[in-house]
Amino acid sequence: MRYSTTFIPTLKEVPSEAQIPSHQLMIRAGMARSLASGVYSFLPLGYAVVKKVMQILREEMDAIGGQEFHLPALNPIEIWEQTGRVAEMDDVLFHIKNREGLVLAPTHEEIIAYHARQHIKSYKDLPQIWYQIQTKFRNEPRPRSGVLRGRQFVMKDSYTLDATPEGLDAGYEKHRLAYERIFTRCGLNFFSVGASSGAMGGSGSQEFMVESDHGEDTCALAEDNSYAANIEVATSWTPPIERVPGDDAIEKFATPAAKTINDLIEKHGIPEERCAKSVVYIAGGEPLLILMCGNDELNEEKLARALDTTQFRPAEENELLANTGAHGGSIGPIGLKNPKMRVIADLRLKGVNGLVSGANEDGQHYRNIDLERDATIESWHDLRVVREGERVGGPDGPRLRVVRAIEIGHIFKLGTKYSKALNAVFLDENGREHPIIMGSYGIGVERIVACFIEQNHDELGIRWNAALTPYDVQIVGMNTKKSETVRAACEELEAELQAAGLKVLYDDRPASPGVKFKDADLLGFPVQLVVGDKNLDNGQVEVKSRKTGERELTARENALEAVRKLLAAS
RNA sequence: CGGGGUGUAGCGUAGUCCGGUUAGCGCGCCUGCUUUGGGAGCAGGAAGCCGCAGGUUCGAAUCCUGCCACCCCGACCA
Repeated sequence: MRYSTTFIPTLKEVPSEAQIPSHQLMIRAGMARSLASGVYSFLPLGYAVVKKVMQILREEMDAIGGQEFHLPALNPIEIWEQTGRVAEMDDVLFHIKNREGLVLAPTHEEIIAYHARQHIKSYKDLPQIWYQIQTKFRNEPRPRSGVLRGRQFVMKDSYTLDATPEGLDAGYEKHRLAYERIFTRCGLNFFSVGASSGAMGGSGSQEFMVESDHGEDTCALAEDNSYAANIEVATSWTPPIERVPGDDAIEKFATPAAKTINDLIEKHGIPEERCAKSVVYIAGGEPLLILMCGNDELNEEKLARALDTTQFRPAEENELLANTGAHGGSIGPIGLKNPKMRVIADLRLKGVNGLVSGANEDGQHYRNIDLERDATIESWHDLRVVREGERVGGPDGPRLRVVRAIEIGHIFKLGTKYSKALNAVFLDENGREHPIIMGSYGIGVERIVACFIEQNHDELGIRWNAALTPYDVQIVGMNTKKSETVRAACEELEAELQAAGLKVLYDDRPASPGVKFKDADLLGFPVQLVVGDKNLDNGQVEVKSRKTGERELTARENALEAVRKLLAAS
């Protein structure tokens, strides 16, 4: 391909709307343009990369027995109503306005279950692995970071249909391994974490993550990589809190200026682990007191699992006062104004005495609290958010790092939520009817592209690897306007490299060398082949690795070999 | 949805507080000449409903009202 005939609109300056490197570079390198908030047009160069990712996805999905579908984005709303997801997804689901009864599909569990119901009748029809690479629509409240969170995006989604839980486990494992191969082939530095299934439902799930300050998720990683989990489910080892000797009765004392745990520590000399922090929520319409140790932060995802509902929220100031008798800062488990108030506590506090907590009277706290003796704790749960530096497994375990991350893939053991709702059933060997057991697996295609750029760029531009690069090599012709020698050599090399199966972009523009070099570095194909009169006089051309920045002269007849070598090393 | 910010030529921006030339600059674009190993030089040129609508005023990019769009933080996120 000749550069002079392509549409690769590069930009020298950073567009003001782009804040993160991948977004800036996708715009600057002429890969994509924004059309509306969260909606991007992919230009030829960007789409070439997307197609390479899709090819890898297809190869690996086919390799585990996946069968490719192409399901519609326009869906009848009835099907979505049957699974309850019209209400569940609420505003995220796009509704068609001028044709009643249609929505834009944000994912395809429903449609898969619908077709399974039509034709999967027997255990003999199972298992199945169905997948597609297709555009999804989600009315995200806040699109951000370029293509990382869009309202329209391409997803590889696949679904396993099984007769038994063991079958689901096998299909899930196949996907887990396929995903590792996919991300490895793409050249991503990634890790996988145990995750919360969230509103998708189901029993098990894992996320594939790329560490990035621009990620929307937070993960806890052991320093030796022996443990990795989404912060929503992450646990850590904390030193046990010893019981203090004696059996002193609780005692009220004045704490006029203590509003926070830090106030108790600093103004009253109480050790952090002897403070029981009270957090009040309204769960299912009823007030709930949650006790946390010291400054531990309540993890709402863990709370949701403990309560088996997401229907809760922090109490407001007037609700605090009405139920406890005090304002925030003086609340505790003893002497609550509302005697029916439920109290749960974090596991760290189990069996601990000598605690200080609010007396439900402004400016007053109790000391010498023994939760087992003095309070009624309905249940104990792990409810805390783990912190950077805590250990995993025990006092000698590896320390945790807490990092931001971008989710590039997610695998779920769905179970029968959708098959039950849509009556997708099969008959077993004994003629008995069962709902099909489903798994659901997703990869964000544009996110792979953006994450790759996040991990592979420098101040000059992108640094593609051989797997994802839109072109293998860029021929940079020096003074192609005047020098017929250079032009002829470039054209010969272009033909030679193309004949060898390489994808070549020949920069034949009559521009100055600086412009061509800068564009070549910005586009970032793995190899640059620089052709100029000076070196041609010696029968030589220059090859440059975008990855290392190293250049070397090579005999013109060895150019193909030199390019291949650098490409392989990219 | 809450908070913050920004809308001026394809891109980046000055001017806006304090109303008053023909709305300025850099990049890019077009023409010509020169130049060609790291974003060249000279000369000439095209391109702006100053986000939209209304209002105030002799006069509005600038002041007022409403709306829209985009970005950031938060909420949300299969």
